[in-house]
Amino acid sequence: MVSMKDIAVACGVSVATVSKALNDQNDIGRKTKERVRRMAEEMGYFSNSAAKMLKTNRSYNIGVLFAHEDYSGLTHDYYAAVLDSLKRTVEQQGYDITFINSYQHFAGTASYLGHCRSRGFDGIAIVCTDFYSPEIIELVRSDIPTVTLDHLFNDVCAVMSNNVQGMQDLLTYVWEKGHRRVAYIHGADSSVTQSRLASFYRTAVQLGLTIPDEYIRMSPYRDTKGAYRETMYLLGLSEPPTCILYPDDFSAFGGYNAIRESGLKVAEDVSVAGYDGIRIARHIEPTLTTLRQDTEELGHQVGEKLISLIEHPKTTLVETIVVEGHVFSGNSVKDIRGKKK
Amino acid sequence: MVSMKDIAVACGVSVATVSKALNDQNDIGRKTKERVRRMAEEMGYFSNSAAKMLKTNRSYNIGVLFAHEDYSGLTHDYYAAVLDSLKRTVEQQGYDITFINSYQHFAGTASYLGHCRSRGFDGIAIVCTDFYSPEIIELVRSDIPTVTLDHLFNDVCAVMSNNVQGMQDLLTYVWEKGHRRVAYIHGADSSVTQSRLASFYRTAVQLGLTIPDEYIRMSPYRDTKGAYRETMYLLGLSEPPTCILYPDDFSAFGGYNAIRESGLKVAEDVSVAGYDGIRIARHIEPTLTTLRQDTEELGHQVGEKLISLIEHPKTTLVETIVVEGHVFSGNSVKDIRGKKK
DNA sequence: TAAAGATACGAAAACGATTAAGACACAAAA
DNA sequence: TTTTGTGTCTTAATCGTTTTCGTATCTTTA
Repeated sequence: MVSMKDIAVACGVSVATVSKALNDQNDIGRKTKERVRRMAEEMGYFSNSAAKMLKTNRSYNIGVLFAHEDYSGLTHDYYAAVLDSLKRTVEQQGYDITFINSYQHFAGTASYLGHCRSRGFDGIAIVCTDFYSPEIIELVRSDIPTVTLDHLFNDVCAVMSNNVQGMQDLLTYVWEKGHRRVAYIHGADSSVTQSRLASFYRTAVQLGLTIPDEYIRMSPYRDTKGAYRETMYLLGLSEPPTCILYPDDFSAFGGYNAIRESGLKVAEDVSVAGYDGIRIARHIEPTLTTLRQDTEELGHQVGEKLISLIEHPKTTLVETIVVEGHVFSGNSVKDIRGKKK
Repeated sequence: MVSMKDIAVACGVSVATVSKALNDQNDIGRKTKERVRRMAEEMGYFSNSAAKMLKTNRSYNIGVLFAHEDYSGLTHDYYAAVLDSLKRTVEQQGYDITFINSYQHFAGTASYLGHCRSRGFDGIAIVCTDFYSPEIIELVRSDIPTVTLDHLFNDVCAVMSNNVQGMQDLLTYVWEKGHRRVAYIHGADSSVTQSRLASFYRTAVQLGLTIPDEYIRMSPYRDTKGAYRETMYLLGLSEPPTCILYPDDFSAFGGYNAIRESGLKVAEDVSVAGYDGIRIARHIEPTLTTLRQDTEELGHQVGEKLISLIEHPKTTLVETIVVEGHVFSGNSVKDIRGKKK
């Protein structure tokens, strides 16, 4: 590997001069700078990030926590899309992305924080994990700039998809289509679930909807079988709903199956709405009406905020950035106005 | 940050002793080792990977190229699943994963190779990219241990999903179900496409199937609209196929749409088979018959091979590891034996 | 013309680890 | 007793940068 020393020798200058020339410091002459740079190019020089990091305490590397097994990691459409956007955002500004884990064999103790300290991440993004584990708490309480996605900690920057507004928009949407008997299969308990559920109830009240208790069901996120079962339950009620909301798009397809198996037709007989707006949802008939979360913007905001936190720690305020989603109007919710019984 | 020096002072020994104690070298006394370790733990010491890397020329970091925009990066089910498996595999052995890009602002020239040199990756995995770009060629021609997925370079280790066997199994499967008029919508040109197409033809010959030219169509991967169009074309033929194979599961759903829109029923009237075995395919009715690629094994093999290449460069042979997939038998291919005209 | 200010470059000390080689004490063997 | 060996620890060089401070040369200005 060719180092600055080699370039220095080749150019007949000192290492200091090479360093300054390559970093475009202004106490180096124009001609010298050019000479050094040309030589560096010619000799195939690449800066040694480890050495640079050792000296400057800056790694230009961002740790991403993306780990919880239940969430099936990278294969989760929503999180993967956010990560993809985050990746593009930070890379364009010269940062790399490294996954955080706690296997690290050369950290003293194996822990997320240990891993981060060891690698010297400039900042960390907590995208998908169990936010209640002690390891995570330890991590966010550290002095490393941190941004979380869809979860709120005190004094930690967060980017949140607006679940309150989202659920309100979605419920209002189906209400406007004439639906008055709306069921909601919500996901397993989490802050996201809480927000949506609370918003569902509040919006229902505002719209003058009465929601029987048996219309509120639970099924884990992305569990088509569970959603299938709950849908069957709902369809078996003496007064079944005309529209069912699901925790996510995956689950909504479980609903499709249950409805069809009951000899009914999606939309025609029972309307369905999902949540997330994953790609496939737009490509399956009937196309799914769903609240599409803006993964592009979410990832971008996480990246921007994090870099701002890293580069301007004093002037960047600790805040929660809320990103709006919007209803994607598919064919799975039937307009039943006028046909009301 | 507490360093070895701090521990050395606190323990009244030299830095060298601390280093050796923590690295479990055998020229340090048992008692000293314990004392040093306890102190390290107590003081919250974490090794500085940059310093270690500078000295040892080992980063315990693996670069992953996962970049091509057309392939939509991380949101591609197949590649994301492979990456997830790769990630778990290498992390358990103490390696980290960092994405390779070419934005790097502190490399001399911005290039993939420059980025890798700069970061000092111990090895690189090329998972998803345009294998024909000069930048990639430059990368695989370097001396950095490399493993590619689903693409073959000379003298470079590769892990390949067995597309030849896969297509053979799939075609044989539908043949055994009685299908004799089988169309194949293949993906855009690539080595993977080539393999499958060649295998399709060869298998057809072996089975004594005659495939009319108009049964072979092209539609880009993961393009439901394109698949929809080609399906419409096929259904409009004077003698339409009884079964259609698609480039991937996503496309297959485009086929579902076309079939239904033509007033026909999937499976009942026209059989459909996908390729990949993405999660959602098992959860939509009729469940998709598809060649399920073993993403878990693929990622695992990439990781194992890469680490072997890194840790035993002499004894690891340059080879191509082939991973088998298997037909997932869904409900989208109807058994029409006996009903043959 | 001499003092003061710019400009361009270099010397050397860090950053935090690893590691070869040496030193010292003590036990075992000659 | 001397030699050899063994176990434990230290010294010091080194990895490739950055950065502070110093110095030499050249311009300006009074």
